[in-house]
Amino acid sequence: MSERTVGGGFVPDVALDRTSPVPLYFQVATRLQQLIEAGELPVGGKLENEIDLAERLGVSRPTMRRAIQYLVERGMLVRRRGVGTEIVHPKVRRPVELSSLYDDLAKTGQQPRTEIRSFEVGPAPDHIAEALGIPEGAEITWFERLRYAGGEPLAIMQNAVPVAVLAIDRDDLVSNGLYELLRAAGCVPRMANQVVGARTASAGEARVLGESRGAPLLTMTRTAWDAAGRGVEYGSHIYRADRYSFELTLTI
Amino acid sequence: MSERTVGGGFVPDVALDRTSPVPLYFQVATRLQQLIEAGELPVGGKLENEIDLAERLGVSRPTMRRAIQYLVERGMLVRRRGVGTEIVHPKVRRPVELSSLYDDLAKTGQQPRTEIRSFEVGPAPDHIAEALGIPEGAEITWFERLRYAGGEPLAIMQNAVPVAVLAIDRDDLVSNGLYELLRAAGCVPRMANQVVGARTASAGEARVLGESRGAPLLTMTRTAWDAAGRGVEYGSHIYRADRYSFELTLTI
DNA sequence: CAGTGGTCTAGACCACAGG
DNA sequence: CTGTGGTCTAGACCACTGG
Repeated sequence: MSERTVGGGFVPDVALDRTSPVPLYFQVATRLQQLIEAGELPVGGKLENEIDLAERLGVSRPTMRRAIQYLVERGMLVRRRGVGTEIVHPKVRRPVELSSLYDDLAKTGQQPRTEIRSFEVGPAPDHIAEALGIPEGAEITWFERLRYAGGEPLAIMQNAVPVAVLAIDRDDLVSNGLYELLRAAGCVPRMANQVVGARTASAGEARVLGESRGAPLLTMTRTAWDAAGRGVEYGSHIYRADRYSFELTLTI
Repeated sequence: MSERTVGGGFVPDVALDRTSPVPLYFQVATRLQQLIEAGELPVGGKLENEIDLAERLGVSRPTMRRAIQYLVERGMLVRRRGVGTEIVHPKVRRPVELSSLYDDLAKTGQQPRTEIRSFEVGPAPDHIAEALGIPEGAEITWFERLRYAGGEPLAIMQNAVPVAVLAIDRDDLVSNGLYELLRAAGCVPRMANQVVGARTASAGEARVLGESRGAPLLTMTRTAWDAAGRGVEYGSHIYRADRYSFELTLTI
């Protein structure tokens, strides 16, 4: 039944570079993804079976399977035993990522500006030490920032970072997001627990944020760990609800 | 260097059942997970290298790798090339899941109660059809529910479910969560996009929720798709912020 | 340098769906 | 029954880390 390659998704020959440091399975997956996004592989159609595909692309079946599996995990393909591999609507494919407000704003073209309202190094309060899983009284850097976007105040952000993880420089915080600093120090957050809630602004908060008392605020408390399970950041943030919301895409 | 099995994590012999329909890699992964959670494999210690482990457990290296990889994805192991496999603090291991308010409440022992405030079947409004990726005017079931917990109103929930996905029975909604109904119909949400924000209650909302006007509300808009990329649910919810917050654990 | 994980191959058998 | 994806094996070579 070779006519399945006519009606279904026919994968054109893919140029693979075996001298490249990029793994073969990833080259294949990337190419398939491009073909799907470009519409050359019809959404709703079926992919060729993995055996034929592997042979035609000149890779082994396990390598082909790995490439396909990669796209399954990203929600672009659905596999059913005995049936085949279906190409699925590439809806929202943005992976779940830890939101960095600074990065988000920079990406959308809004000029972020940061004002440091306090900055100190000292022993961690109990609830923060517990959240981060560090000894009570371990040294942390604690700071409060006011974040502007488009000239308007947007958020008040309080954060703690263990000194053992990264000794933060106050000036760096002005021109960089916290996550950017962590990444630059080779410390990549890999897991996080976030609690998102809402409340109304106190008089003091309202004044700082340029709102009126009783204005709605989004609150977010987050603890983040790196790949080794080390607590790297604790944050307690409040956002003007009229100017900010959290968007997240979940894949189960 | 066989003393590494002494100081590090020594994996005792694992009984594998090759006649079981449960895949070998999964049997191995499950056993390793039990050993870590029971403390028999020391957190912070290193696992044996995968070659020795595979040999001693009597499985091939690819199978052993797959078992290890499974636990890496769950955040229990960390691998570094040239270094080894580290056993990591099993912090929060709850996978990211779509929050079902009904399930959440039932789990925490708060008695959920549901009041249907409206229920109708008709053509989908444009913005909902677009969100779900269904044709404009396709039939949906649209309903608004008031959710109580502990006798107090907690949330107003508006939802839409395409009739093509599931013909919802009004009475079922009273005693079951929406996600429970979807699951029971063999329609499992696999991906979702959520936007979480905040605002203050209008007079009407406040009255329904037993709050005063201007009280802070958490808002959540969600679109969910099943494994095949079919839009299965659209929801627009508001929660009393003094009684509810979203908690989520992210793994990158 | 030796030891580790990362990738890749070429086969094999099985479980399941559908005609 | 045929075709599909799911699992498993036994090897090979490479890239990286650390002493």
